[in-house]
Amino acid sequence: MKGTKAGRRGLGRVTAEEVARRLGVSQSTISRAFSPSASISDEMRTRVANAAMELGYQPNIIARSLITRRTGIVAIVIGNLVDPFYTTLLDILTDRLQAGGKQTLLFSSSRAGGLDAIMPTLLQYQVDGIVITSAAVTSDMARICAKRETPVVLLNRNVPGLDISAVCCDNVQGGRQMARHLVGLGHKRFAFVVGQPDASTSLERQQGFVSELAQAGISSCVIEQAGEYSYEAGYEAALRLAAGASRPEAVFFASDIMAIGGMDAFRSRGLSVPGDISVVGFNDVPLAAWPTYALTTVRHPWEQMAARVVDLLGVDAAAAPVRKAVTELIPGDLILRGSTGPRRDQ
Amino acid sequence: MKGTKAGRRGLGRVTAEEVARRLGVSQSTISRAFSPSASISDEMRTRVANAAMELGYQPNIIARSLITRRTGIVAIVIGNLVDPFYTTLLDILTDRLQAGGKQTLLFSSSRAGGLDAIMPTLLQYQVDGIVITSAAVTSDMARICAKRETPVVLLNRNVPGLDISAVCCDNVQGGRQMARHLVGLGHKRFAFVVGQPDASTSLERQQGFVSELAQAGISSCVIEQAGEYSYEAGYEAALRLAAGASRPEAVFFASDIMAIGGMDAFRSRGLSVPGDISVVGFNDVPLAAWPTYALTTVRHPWEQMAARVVDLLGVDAAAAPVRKAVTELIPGDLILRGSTGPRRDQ
DNA sequence: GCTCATTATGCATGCGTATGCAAAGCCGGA
DNA sequence: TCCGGCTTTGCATACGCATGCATAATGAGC
Repeated sequence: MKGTKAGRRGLGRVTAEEVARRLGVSQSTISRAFSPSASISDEMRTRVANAAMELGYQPNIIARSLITRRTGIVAIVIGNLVDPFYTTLLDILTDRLQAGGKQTLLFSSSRAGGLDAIMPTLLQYQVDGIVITSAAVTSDMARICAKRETPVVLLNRNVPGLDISAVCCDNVQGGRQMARHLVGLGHKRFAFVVGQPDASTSLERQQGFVSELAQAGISSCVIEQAGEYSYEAGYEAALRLAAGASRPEAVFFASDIMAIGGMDAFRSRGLSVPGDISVVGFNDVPLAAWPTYALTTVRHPWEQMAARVVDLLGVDAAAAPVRKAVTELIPGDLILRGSTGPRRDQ
Repeated sequence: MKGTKAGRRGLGRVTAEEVARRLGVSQSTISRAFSPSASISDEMRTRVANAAMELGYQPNIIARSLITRRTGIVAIVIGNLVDPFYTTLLDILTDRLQAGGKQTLLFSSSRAGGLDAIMPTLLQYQVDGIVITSAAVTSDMARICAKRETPVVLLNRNVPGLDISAVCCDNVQGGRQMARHLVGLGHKRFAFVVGQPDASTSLERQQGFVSELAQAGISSCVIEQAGEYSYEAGYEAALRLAAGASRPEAVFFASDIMAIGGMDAFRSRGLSVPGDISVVGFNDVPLAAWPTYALTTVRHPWEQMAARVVDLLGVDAAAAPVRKAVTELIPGDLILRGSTGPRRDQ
């Protein structure tokens, strides 16, 4: 009689069935005791709660989700866990989801072959929603997700062609703000350092920056390719700029981490920031506020963006998930610190 | 006839049943086609694969795990996502798990009431294993997990009283190495900056450091409390040390991020590092290698530690999960950079 | 051509829970 | 006292898949 129906077979998992037997009631009652909206008397609810406590019973969410079709899991696909921009985003987003009773299934897309390799496994887990902070989304993916009615939200990415919601900082406006600030300081020679050349974020910031410069009568701006959003790439790009024939007076790096690498590079060449050269970035990661860097930057409205993402996912069970794709553009704030200064007369 | 058995009811999920009907075979066959070890002909396997592709079928892991009792999910409880130490750990661990076909369910313990609040939800998800990088583990938790046979591994924490496996850098040895290095440089006046006062990591590093100093004939070492592992806390602690009556010549911060805050603080007071004061940390986070800091530190054997954690979890389905609690102590490497230098004659 | 071993497939059931429906109990109003 | 409504509970079933067992099909050996 090894493990007939009763005998606590496989592992030490306690089931609703066992609690029910202990109390002489049906399994349904146990289930209802754990469902806030179910019809059950208060007395029974507490009796079940006590018995569950004694036996160490906890509802099995996996089994539950088979019926309810909701796992309570949201997948977050993140570019990399080295850039503080992404980790800050992850931190805030996870916190918000956790507060809403959702859990975070984490996928790193930098390793392991990008989104194409990840997407299938991710869907196998029947996640309630997907947040993508990076990597290339194809129309195929969009279609598959739409068919399954799994909400997808792009965070900090904007792919206009696709029918996918996106939450994004207003990069163009941020670029403009930067241009106005630097022009106001009297600078004449500018450079923009591109992150990933195909990233919409980098392109938009550049576009805003360059067009606002033009509006101020400055028609030329050196465009330097860094290749990726990293400290090292920013460092190298800055070295090239410093060694160039006509060194710029103000450099706008497409992201904070690159800007910080750039500052270190300029300083390593004996240049003073902001004395000899003004440096600005984008994101306002925690690092940017450190006194060594005191980086002037555009602050990502982190909390607001995370809140919108959660909204668009339809995380609050009641609300119907948003059907139509929506693109939210949230303006960032210009944060003035010590890395920018007035043009030095030469 | 709204959604009788056949009619693609609820959502666009394709089930094995539908694939089976399409091919005129049984649902079992579909199931077997997706199980590498099952008995099924090669021809059928490819036929099923093709049909699945056409219909967009993917096995539902949630349903599968109800039977197999394995979700393929590992929970990672992490202290905070701001300290680069934790994010680096998370990065490497997630990568390793992903490579082994496991997914990462992320929990941040700094918010939302610590481990006690997290543990129940975490177990409800029937995770295959738990990695805890922080927070206080109680014996209650250990007992519950043991009963469910859910493997738990502490990473970078050591709680000797409990029957839980742990993977940890050899902090005592690391502290000793640091002491030898700094004594070798001729320094006489030392300080140690404590992170979280109750963290075993901080205590052990301190112990190794102080005892080795003693062995070298140096019986006194200023112990400064920072309160937490953060840039700001390190910064403040350094300011206090700089303002003290007898300023130390060499300061060992319990973690890199604190050491970096400390360097910035010393420099803000006009002190040169390492000219006036040598600074060392622990962990070797990416930041530590930046030229601005060039921090001498003890390198955490990240990859090796992650590998051991995965081993101890018994992630490779075949191997029986390790029963007896094991504590792995992995030695770290002393990384010499520019933040330490010989004692300046005074 | 027959038997036996081997492989491939179908059938039935169960994993742990949620939920529609029916039945039972309870209370107040007449 | 009786009846209609409301609340609370049990029963049965379904969620999507894996798997033991039985059965059909195939091939080898004589």
